[in-house]
Amino acid sequence: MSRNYAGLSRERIILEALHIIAGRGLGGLSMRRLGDALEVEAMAIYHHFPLGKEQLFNAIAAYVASPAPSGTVPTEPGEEADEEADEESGEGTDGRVREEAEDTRPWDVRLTDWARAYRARLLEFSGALSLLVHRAPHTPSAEATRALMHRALSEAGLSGDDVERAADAVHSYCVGAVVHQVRHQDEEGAPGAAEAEARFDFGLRALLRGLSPHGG
Amino acid sequence: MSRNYAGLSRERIILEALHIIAGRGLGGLSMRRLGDALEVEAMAIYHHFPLGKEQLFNAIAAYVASPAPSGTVPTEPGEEADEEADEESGEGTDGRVREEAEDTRPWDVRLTDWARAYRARLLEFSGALSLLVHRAPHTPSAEATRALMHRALSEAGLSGDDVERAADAVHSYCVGAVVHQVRHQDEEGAPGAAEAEARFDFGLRALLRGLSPHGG
DNA sequence: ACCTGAACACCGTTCAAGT
DNA sequence: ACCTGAACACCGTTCAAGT
Repeated sequence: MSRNYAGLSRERIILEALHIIAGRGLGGLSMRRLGDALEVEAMAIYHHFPLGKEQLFNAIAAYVASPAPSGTVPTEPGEEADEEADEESGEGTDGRVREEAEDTRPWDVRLTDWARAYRARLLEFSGALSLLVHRAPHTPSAEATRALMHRALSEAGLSGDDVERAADAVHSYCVGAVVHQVRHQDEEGAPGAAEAEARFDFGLRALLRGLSPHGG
Repeated sequence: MSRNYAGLSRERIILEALHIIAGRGLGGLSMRRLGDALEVEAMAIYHHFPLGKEQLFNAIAAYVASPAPSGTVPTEPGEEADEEADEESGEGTDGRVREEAEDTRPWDVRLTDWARAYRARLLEFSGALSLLVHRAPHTPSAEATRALMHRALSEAGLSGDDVERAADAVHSYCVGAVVHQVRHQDEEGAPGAAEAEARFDFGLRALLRGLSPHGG
């Protein structure tokens, strides 16, 4: 079959892996199967992920946890960052997230917006959800989330340690809600997508109300 | 080596599996390694879990998710229940959990108590946490939790669909908080055990306050 | 009923080699 | 730089056999 210029890239590999995971579950993802899907020998993957499957898992986790513009593959934290630039869509190479138009909506609206988007992202890649249990990828979007949370919760009237505690609570609730939904989704009396979303909003509203010092 | 009366049992297998998971992670658990630890050929395990590793995983998940008295191994839901009795400590064979002394403390205290115990259990077996993402074991203790939640939240003033929604929110928060802690526990500025517990309580208090119709 | 031992298909990964 | 192909150690599981 001669030489195969498959045009492999980290992104193509991650996307294909996610596709396999969606279809056959996390346990159904093998390097050999992934190679087949990419029309490449399994060993070719190791050129892009030299540390093997574990590194691929980290990359998948970072991708899933980053509600970044589609097509953007975050770099992992745990490895040498001595590669060439690799920037694809010029989304800020100065280390800071590009300044966007100031969001002037109330803090709870901004937080609710973020929470819904985060939930949607996790739900979209729910097959890879368990990868996130032992991995907290250190992505730019994670940093942006931190900032957003901090601003919103300060605005809500929190200060000192309470800000970070509240941010943790919101974060915890979001991933917990998705885990809870995924856990029970194949059961008899499992709620449909609409009701699941309503429950998410209900709990989120309650949490934000309880978090706010002046009673919501 | 002649005959080996290893005295294998589902419980011994589960406990040993949990031990391996604690030491080497979920990926480090193999049937062969588990067999070694039990001083038995790996294939012997299949006599107690005929459906293989997947069934073992289900059993582990059920064990972890059930804050039952130590030594009680719940039976799985997805398989034929035609085995002989197997009851070990007579904790109610009539299908109902044994009636305990009525807990007369306020609803939020009862809920907080439950949440802390649940959190502690998940934290104790955090290596197996990802097994719970796609598994919701249908154990007696899960049923008991449902009842406890329902009573407490009704007492809090909730009614109708809100009761179940609130119960979901509390449940979600608990597993989410543990996942969040486990995810970040190997990071630089990770909070210690005491601070992690304080954060958990902080978020839980806020959630319960926000859930309660009359403002906590 | 409970456990062994050999066998099979599949897996992750290494390493030397091709272009 | 990018991919192949053979090889190695390990894996889950089946199946016939032992007691």
